[in-house]
Amino acid sequence: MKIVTWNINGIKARYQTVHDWLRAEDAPDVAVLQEIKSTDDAFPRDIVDGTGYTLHTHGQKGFNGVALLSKRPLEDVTIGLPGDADDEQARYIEGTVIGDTGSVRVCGLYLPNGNPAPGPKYDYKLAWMARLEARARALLAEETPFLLTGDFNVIPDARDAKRPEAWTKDALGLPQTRAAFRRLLTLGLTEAFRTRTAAPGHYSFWDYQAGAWDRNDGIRIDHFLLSPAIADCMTDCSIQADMRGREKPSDHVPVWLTLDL
DNA sequence: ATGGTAGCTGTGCTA
Repeated sequence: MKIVTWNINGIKARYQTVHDWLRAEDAPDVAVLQEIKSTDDAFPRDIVDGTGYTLHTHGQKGFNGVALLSKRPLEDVTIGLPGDADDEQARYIEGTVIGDTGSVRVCGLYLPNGNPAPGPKYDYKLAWMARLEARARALLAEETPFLLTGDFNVIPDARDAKRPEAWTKDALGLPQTRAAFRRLLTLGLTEAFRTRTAAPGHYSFWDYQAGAWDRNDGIRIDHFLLSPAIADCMTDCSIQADMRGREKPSDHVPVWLTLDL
């Protein structure tokens, strides 16, 4: 089973790119998208016509928004991260995907950017991460096989940035941000890409500005965190970096996870 | 210190 996460930076701007990508020979079984920047009503649902994907969106006007697409049976889709009834930002969706030998709860997330830090936006980011940790604890407690994936807006360590020193005071790289991310790992979750690739220099985001792609001035902020049972059936995790060099790209590229499931 | 780019239904905000 192939699962992919991708921050598309706007479904309207990326319609044709995503349309064609879903019809590629190696299209994923499950696609977890962030920053659809669309309401549910305005989302062009014909993007999956004839593909076999079922599509669920959790959108809002102008910003944020996540989507979950699956060619496998998809059950019990829920939206919103528990823990704050007043949170109106569309950043979280869950669904259970049925595989050949078992199922996996796929938790798709668009974690707040948090800049400028310090400030209310950074407070919101840290509070959101605490809610995510609580959700992970609950899933572990009920022994549900699951994975957290999406745009975490977290640079885990120095290997994950071309210029690590440029991010030490940024909300994506502050010590408090990294500590909150590490708390997820110490629960017993596996960071899929880092487990398979120890070397630095692998990125999932390059800013549109200042020729970041041409200089490979990137950061790795799109991740898969796997519960123990799912980590046991991982066979691959890779970054589709070439997508950043194509016509009219998103500033993020897809990250792939392959499971024997 | 600044500004560089993209995507939103915008005249600034978010990233």
